[in-house]
Amino acid sequence: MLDAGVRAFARSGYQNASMDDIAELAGVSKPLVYLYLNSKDELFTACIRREAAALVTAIRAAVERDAPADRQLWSGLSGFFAHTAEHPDGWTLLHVQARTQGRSFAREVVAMRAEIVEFVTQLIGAAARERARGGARARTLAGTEVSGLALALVGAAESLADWTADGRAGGPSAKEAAATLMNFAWAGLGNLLQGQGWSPERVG
Amino acid sequence: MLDAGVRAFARSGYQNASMDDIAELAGVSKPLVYLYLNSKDELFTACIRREAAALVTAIRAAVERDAPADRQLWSGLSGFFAHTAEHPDGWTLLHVQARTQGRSFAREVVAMRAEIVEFVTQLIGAAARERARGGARARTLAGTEVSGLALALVGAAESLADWTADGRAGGPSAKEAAATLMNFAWAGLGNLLQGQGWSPERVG
Amino acid sequence: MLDAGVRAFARSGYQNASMDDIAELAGVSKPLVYLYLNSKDELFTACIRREAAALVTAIRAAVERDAPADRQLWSGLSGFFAHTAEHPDGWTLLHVQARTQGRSFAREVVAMRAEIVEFVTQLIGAAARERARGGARARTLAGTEVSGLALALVGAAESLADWTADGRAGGPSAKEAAATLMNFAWAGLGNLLQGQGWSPERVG
Amino acid sequence: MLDAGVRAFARSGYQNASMDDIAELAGVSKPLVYLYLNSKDELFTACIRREAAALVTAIRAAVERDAPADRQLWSGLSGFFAHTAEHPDGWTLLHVQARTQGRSFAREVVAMRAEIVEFVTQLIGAAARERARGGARARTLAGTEVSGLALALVGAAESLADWTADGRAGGPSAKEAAATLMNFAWAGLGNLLQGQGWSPERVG
DNA sequence: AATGAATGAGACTTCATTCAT
DNA sequence: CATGAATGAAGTCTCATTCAT
Repeated sequence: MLDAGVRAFARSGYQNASMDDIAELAGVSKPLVYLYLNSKDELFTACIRREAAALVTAIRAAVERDAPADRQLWSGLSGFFAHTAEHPDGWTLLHVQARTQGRSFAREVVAMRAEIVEFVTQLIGAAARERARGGARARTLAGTEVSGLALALVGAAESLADWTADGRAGGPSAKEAAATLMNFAWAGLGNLLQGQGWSPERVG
Repeated sequence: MLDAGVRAFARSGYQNASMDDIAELAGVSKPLVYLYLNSKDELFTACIRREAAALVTAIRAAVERDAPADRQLWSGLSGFFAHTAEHPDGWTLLHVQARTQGRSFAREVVAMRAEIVEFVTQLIGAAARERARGGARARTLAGTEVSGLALALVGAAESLADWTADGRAGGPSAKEAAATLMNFAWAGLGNLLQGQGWSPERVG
Repeated sequence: MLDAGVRAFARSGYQNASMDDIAELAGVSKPLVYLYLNSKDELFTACIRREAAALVTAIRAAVERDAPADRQLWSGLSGFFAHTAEHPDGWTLLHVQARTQGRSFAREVVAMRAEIVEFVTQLIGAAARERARGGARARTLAGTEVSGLALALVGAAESLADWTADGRAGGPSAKEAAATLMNFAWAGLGNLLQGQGWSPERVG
Repeated sequence: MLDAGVRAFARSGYQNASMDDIAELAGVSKPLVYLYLNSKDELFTACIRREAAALVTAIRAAVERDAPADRQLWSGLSGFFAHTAEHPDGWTLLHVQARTQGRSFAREVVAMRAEIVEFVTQLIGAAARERARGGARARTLAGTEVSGLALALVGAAESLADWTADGRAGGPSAKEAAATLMNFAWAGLGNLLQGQGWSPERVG
């Protein structure tokens, strides 16, 4: 029954999806929806929570826990893209719909996103340590810098996820998207750790 | 009068912002709003168009046209972050609110975004040519690959923009954000063009 | 099971008392309620009837049948006040709730009330006869006059019953209330029968 | 527009009168009702307040201020019966419908009733003083006793008002009803003040 | 030109009521 | 027999939208 909610909310938005529509889509009557989930608010919240949990679970399951940091990141990204591609409505619900409807809903998603950002942040830290252990000199990154990088990475992933989940055929596979993103991000991180970051003065 | 619309829509969302609110916020009467902008739909569209145009204009003005590709990208990003930080409501309208309402609204934003992605894509192409001209061997990137990179970059920028525009004091300045993103992205692009991209097999 | 109905209806009113509440209060399941009493209407009616019958029975039992008219009236009133004080929910049901819900319910109560008014009317008649038999000259009262007196007496009793049944400690006992009412009413009746009634012209 | 509310509420009760009905009865559309009176609750409250104020005003205007106490009471009662007879719906609203809905409604009516009871109480006190001034020995009545008498008198009046306001032709005129009630009540009060009240022991 | 006043359509929510077990 | 599960119908309230002034 939440399936119907997710689908309806993802496609029409919170307001435009009427409880009638959802009930009909679920093949039950409206009062039944109210019996199980007490209001539109709670229904929406339940949908968000379920999809957020499913996404986080999928990512967790995909991460190769004891691998090097980059491999962990890559596997996590692959899991992320695979999940969003398989559940485009869930992804739309989280990424697009939940953010527009007042703080109380957005909070749920923000919490989930923070969890992911935190995970990425720790991977970046782990990468720095690995590099140091390998004998390379590694600059210590400031907290803001790391947060920024993690946020940028997550944002890039979300952007690509919109693409892969778009349903239109042209998009890349989950592994391709993950590889593109690693290409995009990992080298820059390495350079940064070596103190060779890009700067406006040293252009070219 | 559009100002009121932008503000109300950005803060409350399309549905929750009532025409009464907007008229009051604008200091005029409701029928006047209807006289100039014929419906809530058109008002919203007009708001989106204005903000989209303003953002694109700001970016265009910021780009240092005849500089090397990376410098162009950096200046454009700086302009982008500066604008979104100065117009957080406009940014919220475009990035958060406009995407949820049925396609007719989303189209406007999608078009603007496509324009920006296209610009970034061409910069990446220009970078490849510069590198080739400089004598370095440069692998030719596939179209999908370039699109993916551009999309990732734009997504990352959007994610950082949410951060800088958040209003909370802690965020970085526009130039810092732009630099972070260049650090993040440009080295990876360079490696990629040299054929040294990251791949799952060659980890570490 | 009617107990639950009486309680719920008296406290929440007909509409606000839901069948769920009543079933739960009675400790049975809702369909069982429908098995015995076919609808909310019939349940309400049954409650009213039971309480009305109980009240009338209590009054009947209290009346000292062969005593003089005033003593009969007094004992009846005492029984009335005692019963309403002991069954405040029943009294509320009859006096407050049943009258607000459409004619069909009110009729039940009206019928009961008419019965009581009729009883009082006859007592007044009996008092007149007693007085005549005692040798006093007794004016014959018109029908309307008697009806009015009986109605006034019953109304006064109801008003006092609300007071004694109020649950708040300060109220008088049943016997006190009955005595107050007799004081209030009986002397006036006596004067009236002697043709010495109050009239606007003969003030003071 | 309140007229429609009063009528609908008086005839159908608070719950059974739908806002649609009221709007139609008032000859306007439903949203207009909500524009002026914000909710069904407030509409009901407004109706009650208006009718209560009208009733109190009518009684105040009818009382002959400087007359002896009995004359004052009689004129007030006449005004009361005249008003309720002329505004039967208002009377029903106050007396029947307003008492059932959760305390917030009832409070309004209780307050009005308390005001009237207080007025009657003072008249009884005034009568005692007049009698004393006239040289007659007058027993002092206890507070509870006076309250009970006043309450009984008001209850009797209400009961008669239901009769005169009933619409059915047979009822008495306002002045007749007032006279009946004075007959009923005043002599009893006089006896009581002389210490000759009725008591169960001194029957006959 | 500008507005106060008004409405049609539709959304969420609640119950009395009934089957299938 | 007794019930858990389900629904049809109805009610309150809101808001984009339009006349008459």
